[in-house]
Amino acid sequence: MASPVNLTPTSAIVLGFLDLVGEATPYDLKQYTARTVGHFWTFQHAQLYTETERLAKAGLLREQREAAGRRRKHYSLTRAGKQALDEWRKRPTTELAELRDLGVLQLFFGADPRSLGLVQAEAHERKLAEYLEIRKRNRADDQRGPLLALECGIEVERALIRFWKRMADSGP
Amino acid sequence: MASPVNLTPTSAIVLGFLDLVGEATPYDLKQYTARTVGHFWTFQHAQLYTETERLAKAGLLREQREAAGRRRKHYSLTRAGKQALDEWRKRPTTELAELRDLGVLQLFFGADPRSLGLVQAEAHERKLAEYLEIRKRNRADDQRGPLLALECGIEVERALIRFWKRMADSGP
DNA sequence: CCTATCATGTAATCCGTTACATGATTAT
DNA sequence: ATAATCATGTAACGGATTACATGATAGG
Repeated sequence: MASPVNLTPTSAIVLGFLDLVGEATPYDLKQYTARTVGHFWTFQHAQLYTETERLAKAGLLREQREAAGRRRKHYSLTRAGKQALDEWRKRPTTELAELRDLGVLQLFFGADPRSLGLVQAEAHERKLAEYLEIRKRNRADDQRGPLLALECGIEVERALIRFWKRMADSGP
Repeated sequence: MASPVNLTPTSAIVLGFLDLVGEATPYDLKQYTARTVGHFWTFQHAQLYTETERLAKAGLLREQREAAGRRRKHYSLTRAGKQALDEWRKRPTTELAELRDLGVLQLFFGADPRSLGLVQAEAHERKLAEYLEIRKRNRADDQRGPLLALECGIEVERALIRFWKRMADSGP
């Protein structure tokens, strides 16, 4: 009944949110992620449909489809799902993030640092502003994890702004 | 004859290197990338085989297979390939890098900041050391782009080290 | 009421990874 | 010579993106 599955980061995101909110439709998940992890880990909404289905098939999610009306699919963690999540959470990754920055790639292959620096610095400033805004709205009863992730984002954005500004100001 | 393709970042990497070195086998490309862009943008060697084939089919690369012996495939840019690369290079991305950091994701979903911080800080320190080493070996006639990309990597690693150290030292 | 936008889902395609496989070289 | 490792390549699979499509809701 439960076919084996390997947990991709996307899987963890789905499991993680279902753990937080108890039950959700793929569309709900899309909303949650867009406002949170979506800042540093995006995907198309379609993926949330396929991913939930995949995890359900693997026995990690329970699926209940509305009998009438929109016939939405509601998902929640099974015991196996909760366990898989806990294990994933417990094993700290040594894996490093890859920068995978298109801008840096362009720079690497000879794009003009100044024009690139200009647009990148500006884009990152906007992102930083967004983060700071989110942090300001934060309330005492918020989860700790998301806040910490936000701090990371802020730190990295600041580094990138410094870098791209240097590029923008560099001599010809 | 030249079927259309869309240029993924991987494509740009292949085109970019072929532009630098003139001609290469997929295996050569693997070597080049591993020591350079590979630091912030990795892929399996198999992908360089499929990607070169794909680009050749699209008319962006010329493919010459050795007639005898190992029958290696040698690739070089066609005029169309060179042009595609130039255009890619000329249009500065406004697209932002996504962090896509597994560690941050774990943090987000409630992993223990201290244990995670420990291993992550250490891993990033190693990476930074590697970068600094590379920078030290740099010679006057090196390309500019790769150096600048390296600077970016250094800046970001430093930010991440600061962040993860804070996590490691945080109270329970 | 009609249109635009939001909500919800499926299907097809494509890129990237994993797995497999074999031909050369080097080291012992 | 033989084993081990490097070099080179293909095939299969799976996950992610793109495209498509339709049902609801809200704004005019």
